[in-house]
Amino acid sequence: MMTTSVDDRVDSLLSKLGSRITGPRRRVARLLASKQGSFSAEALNEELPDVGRATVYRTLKLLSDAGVLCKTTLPDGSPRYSIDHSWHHHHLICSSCRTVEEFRHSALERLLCEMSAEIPGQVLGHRVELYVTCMRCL
Amino acid sequence: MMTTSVDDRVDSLLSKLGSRITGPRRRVARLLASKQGSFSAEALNEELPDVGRATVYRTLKLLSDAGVLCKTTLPDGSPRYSIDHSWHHHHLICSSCRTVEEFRHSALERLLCEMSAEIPGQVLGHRVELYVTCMRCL
DNA sequence: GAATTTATGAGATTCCATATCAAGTATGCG
DNA sequence: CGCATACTTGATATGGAATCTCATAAATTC
Repeated sequence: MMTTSVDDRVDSLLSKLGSRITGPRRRVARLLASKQGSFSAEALNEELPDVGRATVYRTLKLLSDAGVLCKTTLPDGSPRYSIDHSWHHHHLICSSCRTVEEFRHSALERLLCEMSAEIPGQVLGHRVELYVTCMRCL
Repeated sequence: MMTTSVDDRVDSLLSKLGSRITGPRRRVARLLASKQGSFSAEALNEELPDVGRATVYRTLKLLSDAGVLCKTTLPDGSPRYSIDHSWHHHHLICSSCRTVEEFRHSALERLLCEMSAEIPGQVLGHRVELYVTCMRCL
């Protein structure tokens, strides 16, 4: 079967998390694995009519907490998920189609790190978003 | 009366916007004028029991659109408002008490501006958030 | 394979925000 | 001023997203 390797990875991940390996979770994970960009929880839910909404949301949270997914919030507050590529990154958000893409920029990181010293209080992390009109929308 | 100057400013602002000067709007604006940091719409609504929820939200939107208020979204998606000081700024968000404060950093702006050239698509704007534990929470 | 623990999902519920619409009121004009 | 008109208000209904409930189902353990 073509999805064996995905299932295997999901299984070992779930085991590591101390969570049970279940059909619904596999179905969610399989769909996630096929995703390229960002997506909303509700969109995912609609693509999985045979999995309950609660389970979809629970699995999303499970995987976000596990660091497999990256949860972002659009300027209007609506959440988006994407596969977390684990290296630190920021987001390009298209104001037109609301697609989220990643970017990295070492000079930016360096500066933000330097800035931490000047900020009152203890800096825990940061987030940078660039609002763009993406190539496709142009 | 002590609030006369605030009322005057509110009146001229509303006139400029082509909106009517009404009691409820003044009450919202007066409360806003007394605010220091950031606040949620619902908190504001609770502080104004004699103004309808709809009106509070409508006025908040009116003033945000007018640029008097600045609407931000916390990482978890909940919206916060604060007086817009009109110069470009970013936010320090305390992960503990969820208070939002402003900061400015010219070197950061310069770098972000330079970065725009390297980004695919057309850059419209940006947002930077630093997550901190604020002095008060430390 | 029986016991135990965890997961599921339909439906109810919560929360925040907006829409509805009749009643109220600011503003313009005569 | 006082009326007509258009805008505003707010109690309530509605909307949409996400979570909670809890009886049932499934996965692990032994």
